[in-house]
Amino acid sequence: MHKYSKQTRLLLAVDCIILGFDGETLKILLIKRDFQPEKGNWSLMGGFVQPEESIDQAANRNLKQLTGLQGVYLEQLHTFGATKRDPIERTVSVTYFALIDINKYQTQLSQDYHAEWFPLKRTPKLIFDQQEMVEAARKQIRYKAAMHPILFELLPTKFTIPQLQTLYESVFNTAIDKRNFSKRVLATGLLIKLADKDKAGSKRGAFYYQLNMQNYYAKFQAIMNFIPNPDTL
Amino acid sequence: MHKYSKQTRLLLAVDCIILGFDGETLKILLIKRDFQPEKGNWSLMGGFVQPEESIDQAANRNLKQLTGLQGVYLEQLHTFGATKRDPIERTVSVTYFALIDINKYQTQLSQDYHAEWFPLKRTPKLIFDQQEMVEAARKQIRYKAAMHPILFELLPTKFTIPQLQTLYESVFNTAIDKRNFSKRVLATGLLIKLADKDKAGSKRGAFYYQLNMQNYYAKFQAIMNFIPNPDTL
DNA sequence: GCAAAAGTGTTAAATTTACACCCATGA
DNA sequence: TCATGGGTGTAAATTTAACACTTTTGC
Repeated sequence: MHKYSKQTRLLLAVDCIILGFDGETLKILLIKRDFQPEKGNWSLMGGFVQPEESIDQAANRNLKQLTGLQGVYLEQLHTFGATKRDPIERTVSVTYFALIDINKYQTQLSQDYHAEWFPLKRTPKLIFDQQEMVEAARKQIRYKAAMHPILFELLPTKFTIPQLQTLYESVFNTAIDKRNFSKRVLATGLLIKLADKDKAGSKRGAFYYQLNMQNYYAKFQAIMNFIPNPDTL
Repeated sequence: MHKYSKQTRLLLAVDCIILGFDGETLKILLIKRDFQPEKGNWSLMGGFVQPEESIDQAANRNLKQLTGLQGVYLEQLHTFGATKRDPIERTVSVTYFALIDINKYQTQLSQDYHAEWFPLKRTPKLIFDQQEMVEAARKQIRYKAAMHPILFELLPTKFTIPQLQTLYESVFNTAIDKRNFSKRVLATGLLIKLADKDKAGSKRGAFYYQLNMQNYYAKFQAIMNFIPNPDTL
């Protein structure tokens, strides 16, 4: 017995929803599609799964191709399998969402793809059912970040508490009291205070912190309340 | 342009992790696989995705084939895509997990598959990477049930609070104070008290409740604390 | 010296936990 | 009558929410 001979085989693709944070706004990295159909339109980075790679590998490969980054936060999101989602030929797409430090993103690598960052809230029209994919990612990042410390993946190694707060406020589209926020965050034991300050944001400067990686990995799966009233998920 | 001509096509399957509750234990429905490879071994219900059906439809079809049930809680879980997970031929599998009222499950339908319920905690050895799939489902049901009222899907239309509590205790493998539990559950506004009692569990009998469907759908996405200390997820 | 952002502490309110007794009934 | 599971309330502890002033420093 060598094959499941009577079964139909399908195209399988991965699509990556790549999110970054520029200090103000949560952004998504899109490319200009360079082949038909929908050539020239904005699209997620993605491509077909190759015969000798797993789907996780395919997602990582695509992410690296576009951003030059490896080892970043990448999580399988959902698989889209409507029969007509690709008008050319039936293609099932496994979506992944990636959180990257936007500063590490290397422009030159992406020149080939004409990639651009867009505010997640003002994403241009996307091809096929990709709008739906982005919507799923938006929900998932909120859902997960309300309970797990994933948003640190969007920041550089050194970051300040005001930066972190802006990030949370941007993801949840809400204002958070800074006194309560810093208490809450510091109480997790996830942060290590550094000696130097970031003077970019203010004259006085804000202390840098970095993640306590030990605690970070240990507590990653634990449920933490980072958001006051996480009802609007 | 008619096809993505240079790409390789793959087999795509769905596998269903079907969970039920018999009043004591959380159980999983497995079948005896009736074709090679691994013929005669325990397996999840599943099958190949057909060309004219979506993957959601494929999952629903499989679920109906085995249980006779339609319209039950069915949620896409994860897609497994390692290259060698099926030794015969590369097959990517999209897993779904289903929660059903075990009483509605129709035995005669499943005779063809030699289906059997097993305690989720004592699942027999499964084929391929299905052990991993079941593990993912176990995690997901806890994760989701800690915050969303999905466990009602496992109960009949009429159920008692002690039954509900046993279910939660069984899923989370923990003892819950019955006073606090009933307060918590009743506070959600999800339950309607009925006039009659279930006399099966005790001499005194316990009042039946049913879901307030209006509130159930409205609050389904909201985050609720059903479990005292949801740390062990 | 002043504008602009950083940093910090207390009090009230709400939520969560712990805990024990009476009730109804079939055997 | 008694054994079994059903049903309920209160007080303490914890957690969360609300809120305002001082510090630093570049201009």
